[in-house]
Amino acid sequence: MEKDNTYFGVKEIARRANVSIATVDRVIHNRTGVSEKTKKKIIEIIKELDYQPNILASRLASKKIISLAVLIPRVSEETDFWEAPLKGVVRAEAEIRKYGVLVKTFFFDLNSEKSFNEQAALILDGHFQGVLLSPSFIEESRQFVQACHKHKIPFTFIDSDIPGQDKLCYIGPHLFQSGYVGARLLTYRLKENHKVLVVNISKEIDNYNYPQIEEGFRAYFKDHNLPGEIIRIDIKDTDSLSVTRDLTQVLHKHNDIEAIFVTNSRVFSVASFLEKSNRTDISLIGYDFLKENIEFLKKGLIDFLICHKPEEQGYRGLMALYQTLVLGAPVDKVHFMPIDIITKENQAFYQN
Amino acid sequence: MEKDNTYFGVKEIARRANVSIATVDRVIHNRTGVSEKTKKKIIEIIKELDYQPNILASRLASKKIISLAVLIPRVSEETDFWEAPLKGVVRAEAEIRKYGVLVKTFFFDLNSEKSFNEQAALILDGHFQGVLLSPSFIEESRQFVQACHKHKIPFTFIDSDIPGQDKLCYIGPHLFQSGYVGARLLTYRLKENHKVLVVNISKEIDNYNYPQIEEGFRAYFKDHNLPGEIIRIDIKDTDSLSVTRDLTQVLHKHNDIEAIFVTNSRVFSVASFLEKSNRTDISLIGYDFLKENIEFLKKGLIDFLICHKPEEQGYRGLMALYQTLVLGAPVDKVHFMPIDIITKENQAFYQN
DNA sequence: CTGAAAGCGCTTACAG
DNA sequence: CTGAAAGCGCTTACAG
Repeated sequence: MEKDNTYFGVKEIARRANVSIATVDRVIHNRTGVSEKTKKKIIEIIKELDYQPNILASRLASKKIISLAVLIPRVSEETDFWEAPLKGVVRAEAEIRKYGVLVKTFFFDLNSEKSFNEQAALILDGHFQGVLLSPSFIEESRQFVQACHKHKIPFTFIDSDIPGQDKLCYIGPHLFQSGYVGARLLTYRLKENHKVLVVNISKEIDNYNYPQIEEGFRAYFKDHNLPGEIIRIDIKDTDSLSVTRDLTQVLHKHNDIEAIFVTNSRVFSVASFLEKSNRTDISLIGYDFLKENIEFLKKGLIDFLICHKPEEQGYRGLMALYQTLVLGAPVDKVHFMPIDIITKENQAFYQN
Repeated sequence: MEKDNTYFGVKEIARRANVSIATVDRVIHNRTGVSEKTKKKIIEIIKELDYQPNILASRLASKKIISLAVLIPRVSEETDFWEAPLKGVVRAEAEIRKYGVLVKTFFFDLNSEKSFNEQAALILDGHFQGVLLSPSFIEESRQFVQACHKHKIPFTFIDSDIPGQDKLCYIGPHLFQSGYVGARLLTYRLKENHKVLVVNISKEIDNYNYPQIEEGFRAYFKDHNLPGEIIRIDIKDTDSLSVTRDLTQVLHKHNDIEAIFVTNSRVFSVASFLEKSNRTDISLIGYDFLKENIEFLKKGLIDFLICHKPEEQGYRGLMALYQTLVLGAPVDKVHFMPIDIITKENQAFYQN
């Protein structure tokens, strides 16, 4: 069983056009230095033969490296959520490095739009061929990817999506459905009055994630005609004192709240508050497989964690760029991550 | 920006071992004809250098073709569902042929376990390096893939899954959820008594798909505490006369049935029956984007079609084998297809 | 048991 | 504007 020889490559094109393969190569890559006449002839033959370049050979022969940029939040003291995607990025890089792909990671501060813009500008200056980013700041991200689009640099989103941009793909959760699942889980322990609290702890005001999660969350209650009330608060300062203050206030006002749903990974600060104020009667659900969260999960202060495989998001995001840029293979526009449910009982076996 | 030279290949291994690269190659591929001594030395160096073969180069240099087998049902007069996966297979083949991948498709008869076994035996004899199959017959498929497993031939399932086999991946619908969606859609037109009929038209008795879909279907009614009753019938003969006979009977016995859910693509034969017997008051839901089904969808006899991108299943199934065999890239164990909802209004834009 | 050499389909200086 | 030649990291006869 041998490869058949019905395949036509540059050699055959060169033969038919009566030129050298170097000239064929020039035409294929739209480089200058070919007379109009020969160029036209070669293009014709390429069409006639329906020539498909062998990307494997091209990559092997090329000395050019393909450089990719990654733009994600820096791991902060507040949350080490972004450790996981970074790990995935590093793993992907190790795999594709030998095919001439170089990855440079840029970090921005989740509390600073400015830092995002600065890093984005660096990427634009760096002449990268592909970008992986977390579009944490909507307006800033939009501007950045529009610049990418203008320079024909493919980009992929992870963790959250901004609809309507011409992205290569989005790899992350179906946020609405995730909120929906959250609501489902919350109802397990709901008793008579069905009064629940939705908490968003975040400095970022314009974040797509939160509204979509809350929407899904509310939709579940609505879909299932659950009685009761959904209170919600925004906690703009993420430090433990602010959280304590705001939660104390709302729980005082609504002393019949049965459950709390935290829309992001900062659920541990709520758990800490409940622990200190001895409110273990309140059930608690939140996001992400963080060390702090797992601790409270084990203690029984957090009932469920929902997780969207952040490491895999980083890994797949980069591999998607590799696939399209190096292998020329098609890539799904959207790749929704599973909505994993983690409990005290199964957390030990979870794969991020 | 050039590729760095920190990468060690066969050349460096050969240099360090004081042998030729041919000998290194022999060791890498576990071929005979190398003295134990040099073999040991080379293996040591490979480990030390953490040598990772360049699969691109390997594929390019190799004259061996990788041959893949596809085992799917033949397109029959009864249903042309399998046209779509086949189309996907053909498309994938065209893409990967130039990398030395050859695809051979084997067809079996959906009414004959024997034909499945015969084709499976041919594949086993054919020394293929990978297999894509629709495990339509559970026991037969199980035996076949166990033989594949024994010969270390990776295999992937499409359309339906058999849990617990050591498959490379499953690409197809989440059947339970699909039935769940079906039930949801069915309730749109449910009136007072909520009596519904579930119809399974199939000669295959042992099919994983049907029970899982029905389970999801029932789960929706249960989850939502819907009143009413779910009648179900199995129609073992797929010809139009048998369908007419069995449906007439059940609709006579239960004259207050409001809706019918058909668990596979044979919904057109139910639609045809309803049309002939003037029962347009009954709402109807079924599966798959077939020509016949679309006709009845347009006419309003079918309310919804659910579809799981069959062409993409064929395409992705083959590409998964390519990825693992040629590129050595990791593959998802499970890739659930979207549960697409097709109506009269949007069917024109549907992408299989 | 081992090695020299040709070649896979491209790309890339370099020379003219 | 064009071509000859070397090379990417492997594999494969072939010769010894």
